[in-house]
Amino acid sequence: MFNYAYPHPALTVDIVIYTLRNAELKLLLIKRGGQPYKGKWALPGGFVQMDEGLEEAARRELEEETGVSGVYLEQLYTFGEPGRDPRERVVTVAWYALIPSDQIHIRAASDAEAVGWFGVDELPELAFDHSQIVQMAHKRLVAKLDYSTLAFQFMPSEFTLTQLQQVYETILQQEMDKRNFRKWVLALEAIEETGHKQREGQHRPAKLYRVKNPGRVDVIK
Amino acid sequence: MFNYAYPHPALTVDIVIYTLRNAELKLLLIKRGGQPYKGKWALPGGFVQMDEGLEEAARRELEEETGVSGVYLEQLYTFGEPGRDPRERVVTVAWYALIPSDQIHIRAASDAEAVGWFGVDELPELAFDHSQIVQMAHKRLVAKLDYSTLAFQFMPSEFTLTQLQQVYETILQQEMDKRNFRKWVLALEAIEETGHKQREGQHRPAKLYRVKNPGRVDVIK
DNA sequence: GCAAAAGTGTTCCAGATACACCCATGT
DNA sequence: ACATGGGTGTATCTGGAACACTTTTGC
Repeated sequence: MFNYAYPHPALTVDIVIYTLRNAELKLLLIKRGGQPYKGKWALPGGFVQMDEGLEEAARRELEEETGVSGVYLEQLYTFGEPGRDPRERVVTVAWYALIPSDQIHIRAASDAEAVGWFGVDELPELAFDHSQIVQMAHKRLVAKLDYSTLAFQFMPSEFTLTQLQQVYETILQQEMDKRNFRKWVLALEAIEETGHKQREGQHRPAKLYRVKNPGRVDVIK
Repeated sequence: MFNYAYPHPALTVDIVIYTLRNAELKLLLIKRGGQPYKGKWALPGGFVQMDEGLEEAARRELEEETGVSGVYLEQLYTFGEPGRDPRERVVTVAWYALIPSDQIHIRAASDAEAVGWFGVDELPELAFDHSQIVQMAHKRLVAKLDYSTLAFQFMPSEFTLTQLQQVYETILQQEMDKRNFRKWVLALEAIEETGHKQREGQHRPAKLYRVKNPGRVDVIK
């Protein structure tokens, strides 16, 4: 038992984990095994331990659910309306993470619940206020694509310009002109040729590029 | 006494309260009366009550310290490193607020501690990790001035274009061209003439403007 | 009539947009 | 040789930046 002179809320982290697959933006959900919202899908998350920082807690949960570490993770917003959890007062610090398309080898759920990737336009009904969290994450993601190099966080270590363009087109839901896109993205000077080429299909091989500073997200314009 | 099966952190809100005075960006600090950091300056804030939302808690603290309500308030970031408060684990949801220059009539401190406005370039040493919070708030403020109509939140109900320009110049710390500024700000179509004029000093009176949607902050460009 | 801030237009430059054909490869 | 996606250049438009003089008022 832990005693306090004043009441304390419980504190959790929840994570919107994005990846791109089959030219679709997807996020990871977990089927709840217990009450409340039993059987509903929810964002991965959990309680913050007393000896770990908030980002640390988010990275721990991220790794528990996906096995990945070292990916892009950003604090989104903190939700704490009384009543958002029917059991007790729970405040959650929400984060979002971007996983490169070549790092998806999710361990089939640590907690033995069902885990699944859902296209952002085909989400099931979510537990708690999680659809509000997802909505805010999506808004942030779209906004940041426009004024930062965030999109590069989705790329594998080597990629073609066409693949990069598809990332933008998928998330922003609009087609772009190939020549203008290439001029723009190369002018950023944030990627460079690797010297390798990708040979596939009966057509000209594509030059492969890499991100110059893989960890880094810069503001542009 | 309140008992929990698992340990819970304490939860607070802290607020960076900005205003403009004498063409200087200032924020409100409170001198701590008790330990820890006794005698140091700190951001206004306090514990979140169990029956109030996070924004509600922030607005309550804001009103307790300044007497103002209905001003712009935005969640900034949540800080929760273990050890940021030496007494117990405290997680704080940080906010920032903008107070129009005509609404500053701070009640001389509710909690009987000293309260004061400090220019952002003349801040004293701060308690806890509050200088980190202030730094982040300032970065957000400057960034948002560029891509939103946030600056209008500092304006009184009627103002001249010169006054508005001074707000931008003060916060961004750079001079602007009068003609370009006016063209730009009028093209936003977010302010309109009131029909009144401000007469003062031995020169031509200035047209007065008002914000069309006083509560609203829009993304621009 | 003079001091002081208000108000106003044009030119120039850079970055974004629109747009169509040739290239390298596999079958 | 043909099908497939890779790769490239130019003209135009638009929004931002630079820049100086006239107007209205109080004293």
